Amino acid sequence: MAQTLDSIFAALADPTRRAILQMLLEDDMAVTDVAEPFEMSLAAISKHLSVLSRARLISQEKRGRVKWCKLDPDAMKSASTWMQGFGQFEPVDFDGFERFLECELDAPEP
Amino acid sequence: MAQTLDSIFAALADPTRRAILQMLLEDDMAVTDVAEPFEMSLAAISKHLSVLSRARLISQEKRGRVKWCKLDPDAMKSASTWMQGFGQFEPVDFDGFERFLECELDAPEP
DNA sequence: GCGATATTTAACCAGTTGGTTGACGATTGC
DNA sequence: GCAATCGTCAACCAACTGGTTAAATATCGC
Repeated sequence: MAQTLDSIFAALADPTRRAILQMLLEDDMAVTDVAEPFEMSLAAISKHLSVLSRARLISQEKRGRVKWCKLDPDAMKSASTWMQGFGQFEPVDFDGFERFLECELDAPEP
Repeated sequence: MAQTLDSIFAALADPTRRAILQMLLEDDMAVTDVAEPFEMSLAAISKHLSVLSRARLISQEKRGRVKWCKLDPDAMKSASTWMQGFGQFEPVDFDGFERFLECELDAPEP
C-alpha cells in the first residue's frame, strides 16, 4: 500500500499525466487520440500511459490494433483516503464539481 | 496552481515525507525530533522538510535555534479538491482541521 | 568567550525521470 | 500481399532526486 501510494502520487505529480486523466474523465480513448492534443511524441505519451497504468490510475484494454485507455478510480480513491487522515469529514459537498472545474482551468495543454 | 499541484503530489510521493506529515499530525516538532525515528542523516531530513515546505504542506518557524515544523493543511486541501473531480470520494474538511490545529497551539509548548 | 546544540549548505554520487529518434511487431483495409 | 496504422521498445540524453559526508552558521548555557 505504501508503495502503491508512492506510485499514485508520483504519477499525479506530472501535469501531462493529470491532463490525460482529465481527458479520460470525458470518455475512454485510444492511445493515439490521447496523444493528439500534446506537443510531444507518441512514444512519450505511451510512457506516460504506462506510468498511469502501473499506478492503476487507468486500465488499458487492447481491441484489434487499438489500445483503449479507461479511467480506474480506485487508485485515486485510496490516495484520497490516505489524505483524509489530515482532515475531518463533513457532509456531501455540492460545490465539489465547481471547484474541480476551476482547477481544470489551470491544467496545461489541451 | 498547476505547478502547485506538481510540487504537492511530488512531495507526497515519498514515503519518508508522508511519514513526516503523519508525525506532524500528532504535534508540531523541531527538525531534530522529526529526524530522530529515521535511519538517515539529519541533512536528508532537512532536505525532505524543505520539499514539504516548498509544496506548502508544512510551515516552519524559527524560534531561537530551533525550527518548528507545523502542518499546513491548505496544500493538501487543494490536492484533495483536484481529486474530487474523479469520484464520489468523501470530501475532507480541512478548514475544520485547521481550527483543530489552532486549538492545539494553546497547548503548552515543549 | 567557549563548547555544545540545532540546522543548513556544498559537493558529490548513483539511480530515476521525461523527453527524443529510429526500428520493430501487430493488425487492418484494399 | 502489401502499404498504412497503432503502439511499444531500445538506446540515448539532460535534468532531477534522494542519499551521503564535511564544513559552515546560529544560538544557547555556563
